[in-house]
Amino acid sequence: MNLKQLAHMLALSQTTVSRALNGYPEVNEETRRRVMDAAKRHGYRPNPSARRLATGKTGMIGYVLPTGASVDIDPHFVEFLSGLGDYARSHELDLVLSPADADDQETTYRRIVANRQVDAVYISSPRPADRRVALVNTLGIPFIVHGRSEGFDFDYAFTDIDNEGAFREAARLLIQLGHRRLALINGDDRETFAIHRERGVRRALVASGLTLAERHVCSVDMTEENGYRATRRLLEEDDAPTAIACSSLIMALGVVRAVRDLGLSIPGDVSLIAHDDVFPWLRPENFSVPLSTTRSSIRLAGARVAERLAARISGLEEGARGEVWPVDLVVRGSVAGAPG
Amino acid sequence: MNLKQLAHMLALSQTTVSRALNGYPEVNEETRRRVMDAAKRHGYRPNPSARRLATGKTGMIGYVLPTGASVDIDPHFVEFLSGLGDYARSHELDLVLSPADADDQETTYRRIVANRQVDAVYISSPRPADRRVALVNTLGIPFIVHGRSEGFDFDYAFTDIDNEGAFREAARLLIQLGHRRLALINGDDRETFAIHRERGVRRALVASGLTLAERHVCSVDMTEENGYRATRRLLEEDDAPTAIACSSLIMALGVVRAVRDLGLSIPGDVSLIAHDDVFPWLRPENFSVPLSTTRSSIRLAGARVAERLAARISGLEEGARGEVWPVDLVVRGSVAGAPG
DNA sequence: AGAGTCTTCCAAAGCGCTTTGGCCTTTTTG
DNA sequence: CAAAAAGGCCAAAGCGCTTTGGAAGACTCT
Repeated sequence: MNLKQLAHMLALSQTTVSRALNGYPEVNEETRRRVMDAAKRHGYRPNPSARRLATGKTGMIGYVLPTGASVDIDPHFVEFLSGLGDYARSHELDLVLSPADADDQETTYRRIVANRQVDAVYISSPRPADRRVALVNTLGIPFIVHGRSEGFDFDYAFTDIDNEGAFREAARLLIQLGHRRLALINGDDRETFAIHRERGVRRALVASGLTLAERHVCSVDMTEENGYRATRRLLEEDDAPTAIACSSLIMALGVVRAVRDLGLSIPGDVSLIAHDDVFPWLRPENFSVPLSTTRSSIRLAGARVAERLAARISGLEEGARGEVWPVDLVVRGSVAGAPG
Repeated sequence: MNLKQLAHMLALSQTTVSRALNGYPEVNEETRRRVMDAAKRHGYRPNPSARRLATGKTGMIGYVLPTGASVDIDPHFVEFLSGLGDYARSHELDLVLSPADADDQETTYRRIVANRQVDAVYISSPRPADRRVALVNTLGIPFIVHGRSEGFDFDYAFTDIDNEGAFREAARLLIQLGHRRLALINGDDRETFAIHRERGVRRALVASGLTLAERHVCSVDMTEENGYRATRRLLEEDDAPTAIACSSLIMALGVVRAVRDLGLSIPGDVSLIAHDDVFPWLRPENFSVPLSTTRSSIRLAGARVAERLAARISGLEEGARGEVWPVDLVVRGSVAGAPG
């Protein structure tokens, strides 16, 4: 059932039927009702390919997925996706993932924009002066950055969490508990979120006349194994830190294992606070010693990004508004006063 | 730059240019070269929307993503996606995720097929007599099932691993080590993979004149917490099992924690084998006691599914061929002879 | 009553591609 | 050497929708 048939069946022109269906004003309400009714009854659904060709609108949002044999997709992605999908569903939006060589995403961005394959895109895990952000900005497609980039001569729309504030508060708590030597086990420090977290810890220390020793900050891919290795290295040196801030729950698993392997205990010998993106399958309260966390649901962020993308597509949202969400500090058993 | 312009510039008809570009035989090789050359030089890329409207081909594969506030996307998904994306990239295929109400995916399948939004779809985590499989089969769109469904009067194409064999071998090893009371901490037993795994354990036991007690098999969502709970329940009863097979590494984290909480040890008091889908961020050799596993890379499966979908789209693969991959049994420190 | 203004609808022109059916040439064949 | 076949190209008709530019009729003003 296509428009032509429907129009013929109603003894109307395609124009009128199209307009009636799309809510244009220049059609009699009575006629519109008839059309709507017939459309529903016959299960008419406009062919998206045709509509696309005519309007350029696709009803899809895009994400360029970096791939490659040695490229691992972050497990956070799936949670973000849950939120995004949940919102997108209610608005009949689909998400298209365009796989790209991790080292050459630009080609793919250009392709999806040139081909008008999607109405908007989002960018995640941005770095300072991220080229993707600059690119989509000049390409002129609506976009939202999940996280923040920095160092541009233009503004852009983003949704981020207050990573700096979160880690500042976490560090401050540890300092208040008497800790003087803090360590940070961070994610890839080329990414903005990691930079912000480090800054948060640094500022809290500086505010108390302390410093974050270079050798006490690790920047690694967020795997269990890396959490373990970093912790061993930290705790085996002289002047080992008495408290650790850690950028992910997965790494925290490794931290806990390392502490135990060294015959030490949490929080007796070392206090631990980790960032929790809220996974359904791994919860901080279920660690052998319940984990204190800075908590922010990445799923909610996904939903919010979808919401903003939808708003931009439909023209409801404009401008370069960035929003920064506060992060909860949840104190559980893994922190205590500094030993000794 | 569109076809018309390119044709005009070459003083050829659109027909000829189109045919030259698409490798049709009825065009002079010399002409074809000229066309190809000009196309490359001017960066001509056919508009996919237009091609789509004309041919019905989209260059996209689809996946219906169950969503909802209480629906969690499996973290395995992201690894599968890595493999799928990696293959798709090299073949200029995009993946479209269509979010659907988890309880009504049918509508979405019908929509994407009716609208010809994708050339093929894949289905994951199938259950016996899965309605999605029956549906896409009747809808007539090319598809591959990742995993297996059962109980249809038709055959279909799938790629699965030998879950039964894997768990049979795992159980057999444990039995050989003298274990008599095995337990299985399984995933959702409405899904085929879980059914197969349980069957594997059962068969191994039966082959040795033993049985799998009903109270020794748990079927739960694969979270750390559920692994913990199941293990506590199992080990706190009289006649507690001395060996556990576990369907996921994430649950195994909970198993390990529970064993430790009870003051027991692996493998001294209880042996453990888990299934490993091969995550980059959590590896069995890094458990406090290195974990024995049944191992099969879900990422490879993703790449294979993409490959088969591509083959089906281009007509290279036909028929209902199912393939079942063998699973490695990797023995590490978490298994030992039965205590006592 | 005639001019101007709405209201409501329509025919037709795109959007950019593929594909059908045919028309010239040139080559092969009996 | 005429007839048939093959090679190489083109004009035009879709694919199914949106949107432009009217046009016919009903209404309002002065």
